[in-house]
Amino acid sequence: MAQNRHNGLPAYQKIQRAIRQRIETNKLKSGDAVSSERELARIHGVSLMTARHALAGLEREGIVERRRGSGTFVAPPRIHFNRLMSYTEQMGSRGLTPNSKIIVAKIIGDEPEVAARLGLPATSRIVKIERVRHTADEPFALETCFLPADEFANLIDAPLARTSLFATLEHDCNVQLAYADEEVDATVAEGRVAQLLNLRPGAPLLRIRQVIYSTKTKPVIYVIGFYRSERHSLFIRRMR
Amino acid sequence: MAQNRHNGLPAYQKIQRAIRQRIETNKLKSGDAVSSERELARIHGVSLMTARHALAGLEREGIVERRRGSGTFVAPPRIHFNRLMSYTEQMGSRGLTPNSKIIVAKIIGDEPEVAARLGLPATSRIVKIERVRHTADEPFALETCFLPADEFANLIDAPLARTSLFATLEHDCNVQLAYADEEVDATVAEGRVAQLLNLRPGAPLLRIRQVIYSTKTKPVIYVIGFYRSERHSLFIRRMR
DNA sequence: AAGTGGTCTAGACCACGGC
DNA sequence: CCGTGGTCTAGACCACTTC
Repeated sequence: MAQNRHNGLPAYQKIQRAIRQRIETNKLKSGDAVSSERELARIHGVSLMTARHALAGLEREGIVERRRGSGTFVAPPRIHFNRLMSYTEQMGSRGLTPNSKIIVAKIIGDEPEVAARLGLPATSRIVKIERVRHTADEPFALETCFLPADEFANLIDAPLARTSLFATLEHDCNVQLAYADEEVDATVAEGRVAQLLNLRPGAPLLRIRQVIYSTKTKPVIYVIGFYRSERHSLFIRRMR
Repeated sequence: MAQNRHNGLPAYQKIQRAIRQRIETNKLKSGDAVSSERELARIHGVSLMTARHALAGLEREGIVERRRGSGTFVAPPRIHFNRLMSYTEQMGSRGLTPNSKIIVAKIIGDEPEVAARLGLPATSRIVKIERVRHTADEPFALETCFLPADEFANLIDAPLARTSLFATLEHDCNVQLAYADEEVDATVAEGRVAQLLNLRPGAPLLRIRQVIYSTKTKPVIYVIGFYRSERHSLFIRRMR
């Protein structure tokens, strides 16, 4: 019997979706027992191996925990470490309202080093968006994003003071962001950067340069950020 | 038929071990095709599902890649991002010889903030080891480690100028390190730190404070490190 | 067309946990 | 003891890739 003659989704995925849904709608809470393999097999009219496959997949995702001899249980909510998040998302997850001021939004064509980071020819046209990030009227970061103008020229008119660049890319430009490689070092505030961040020259700044890749392993954004050290620190979890 | 009556290891793990071995001994290189499910089933005298299970496990570990309709192939060598590594290990992985000078190695008892980070009572006795890290005679980092003296008092006599603290802990003290939470920010060199790192006051420094946990989710080491910014930057990969 | 991985069945025995 | 997950069988059909 074909698994997807009925509606186009494998049986094990239908089972997973059903369980995920029960968790998302709080019918199942962290620590609760999920139906056993045998129950699921009976309920969904599949064989034991198929029910197993469904649970194994959910376990790999960290959604459930399986304990031999005991059962399958909803895993405690995951703590997200080292997740690629936009400023908007980070602030949102702390219950703060993000705030940005656009300093520059234009197309440039003479930044060979930036072009190289994006994997483009040296004189490529590039969208440059420079924003000062605020919380409660105090500036705390200066972020400059660069994107290939060929694909994203329309971004210079996007309402980025209010909406997230990530959200705009993922929803309006049909780009799925996958991961970012960051290079972090320390520097001191000088000149224009000091002025925009309202800092005295010589104040320590965290500098983060990141290349953000799409799911197609293609560089999409290059960001240089300067973060006021007394207002911002970076958290990382490293695994052995 | 019992899977482990023969020798105590499930069949799928034996298959995995066999494949891993062929990769480690370079009989199979990156990109090479691994025996197909059907071949493995025949060779090892198991059913198709069991061979499948073996390959699925190796795929989850990132050791092989499976391509429908095409076959199973040895995955490209993994790049380790965000791995908890000691200075010695980091230098070694770049083909450099590590070099340290011990500045302080003693037991202290009046560092309530450090004690708190280690999850200890405020006046606990704590091992303090301060080291300057060199490469080619140029100092580039000052690292201060703190460990509970109850368990690790013997470390003050360990030959840490030459051997790795991680290695000593894992081999001699029977402690398995699991992960670390790091807090990164920027600061400037001052006073004693500037002097030890041979920097002018006001030079930017990367400061990394990390709590390293054992596999028992117990804090084992608290480290404060100052890194010369022009000699060191931090790489992180963030996933979406 | 031949071969590969992906899904699935309808059973089986084992090892473990809790009662 | 009974229910749980862990391993396993000997097949099957499908979707896909390669030739």
